[in-house]
Amino acid sequence: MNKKFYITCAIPYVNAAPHIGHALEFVQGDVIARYHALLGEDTLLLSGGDENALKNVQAAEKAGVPVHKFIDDNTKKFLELTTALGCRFDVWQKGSDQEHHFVASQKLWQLCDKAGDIYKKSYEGLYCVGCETFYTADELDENGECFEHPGKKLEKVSEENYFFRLSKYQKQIIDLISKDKLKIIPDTRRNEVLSFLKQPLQDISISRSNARAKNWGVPVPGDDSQRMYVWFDALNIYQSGIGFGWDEKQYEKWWPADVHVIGKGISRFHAVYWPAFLLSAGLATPKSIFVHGYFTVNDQKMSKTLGNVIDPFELIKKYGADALRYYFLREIPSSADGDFSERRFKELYNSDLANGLGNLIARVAKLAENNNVLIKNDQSDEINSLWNDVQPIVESFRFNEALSLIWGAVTGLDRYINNERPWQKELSDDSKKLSNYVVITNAVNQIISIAQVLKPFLPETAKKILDQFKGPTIKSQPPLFPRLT
RNA sequence: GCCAGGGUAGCUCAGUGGUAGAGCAGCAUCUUCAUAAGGUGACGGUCGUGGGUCCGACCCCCACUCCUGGCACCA
Repeated sequence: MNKKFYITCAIPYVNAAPHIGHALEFVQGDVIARYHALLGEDTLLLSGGDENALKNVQAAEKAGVPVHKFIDDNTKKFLELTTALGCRFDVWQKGSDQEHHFVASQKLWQLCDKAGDIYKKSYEGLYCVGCETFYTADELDENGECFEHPGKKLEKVSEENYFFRLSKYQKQIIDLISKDKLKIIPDTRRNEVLSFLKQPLQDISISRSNARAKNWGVPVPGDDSQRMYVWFDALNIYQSGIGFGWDEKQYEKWWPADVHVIGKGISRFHAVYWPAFLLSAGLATPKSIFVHGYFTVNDQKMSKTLGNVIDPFELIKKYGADALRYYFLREIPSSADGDFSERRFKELYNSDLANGLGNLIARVAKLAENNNVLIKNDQSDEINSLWNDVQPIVESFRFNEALSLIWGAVTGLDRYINNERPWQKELSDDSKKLSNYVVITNAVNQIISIAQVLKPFLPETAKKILDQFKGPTIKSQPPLFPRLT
């Protein structure tokens, strides 16, 4: 049986349309998945919708649309984005899916309950009626009022909720992370989590009253008056999507996750809460968590109020999916924050895609055509030396370095062609003709190697190149990446 | 406020106790197979500020300053 590799991307809120931050994460997950698939592993890439948050209900009410419809409409946009980006998700698990996700989450709850880790306690907090949300003191303005509803006093409300004994698992989690059994990448995030774990953990509330949850979300088993707190069920999408609670055989095959790909804002939920729930339930913990950064736009934070939220669909329409993928993977350090600017995007597009890769393909194709080069390469996914060099870099998620290495090969091939000058036309000289032929054949083979390695990063482009150089004859074709002006 | 990481050529970044590196942009030059593309070369930095250790620091220590992130029941 093949080795398996299970990757997840974080489950986004579906209370608004996706932005480029989502796109970045989808692409990173997709690269990892495609890479492992190329290694011949059984690969599964999953994401889904965090649909049980109260915010979704509120957003739907604001839009005047039934919650289910609201969520389904937004989900559609997320799915369209994955397709437009050329990302191959195997599963998109909806949080509102009762048949699978509710069943799975109730099972997780029951396992934690059986372990004695769930108990009832009354919770007291400041409740804003306008927002229908609890706030902590530091989330309020100087008058102790919420920013959305100034002038409105918050109510002290107390409510019985279920709590989870997070404190019980502190030592085990520290052990998992410090021994890299749960590997957190990069180190800065790992250190952050470990330093957070130096303080005593408090138990967390994992349910809400029906009234407060507006009867939305996963019902707590055995208590009709409560719904699960979103993070308890949301993280469990990683399990419910692969059969937990409804197809044990499938679940056995895929769990535990090999990598959770997430944004830096939610590392604690994944590195602390999630392993705690799993330990309590007696289930395996994920093997690693890869944490990426956030986007700034022209060096400013992305925000709706600034109006600088970038729509990934527009960029794809304008420049193509692979161009956007290239920007994400090459320009954004894979585990740190990155900036997006259209100026920089065009710069990179022209220098690397149009002048670099695209032009190289065009010149070699034309040389091969002019010299009637015949290719008898079978183009199997053979291992080449470039692939060997790229492999360890991809496995540590340093996509920008991997691409930089591949572009070194592009430049190297340009240099080789310049030095050998295989366009010289002294065709009367047979030995010259032969040497041209050899040089061009070498170049074609090198291009095929480059295209093979590009498969996980720029799948559409890799395919186009491999098709063009499939042989036996090679024809010149329109540019892969027309130069931008 | 506390903790962590960072401030190196116009831009994105790499770097080591011993006279500063790459890519991109700009400039010059060679070449024409190619998307006015490709090759080569030069130009370009008092390596955040001020001290200290050392024969010698961008790399070690101290102070300051600016940026980013984390500091839980917020998703």
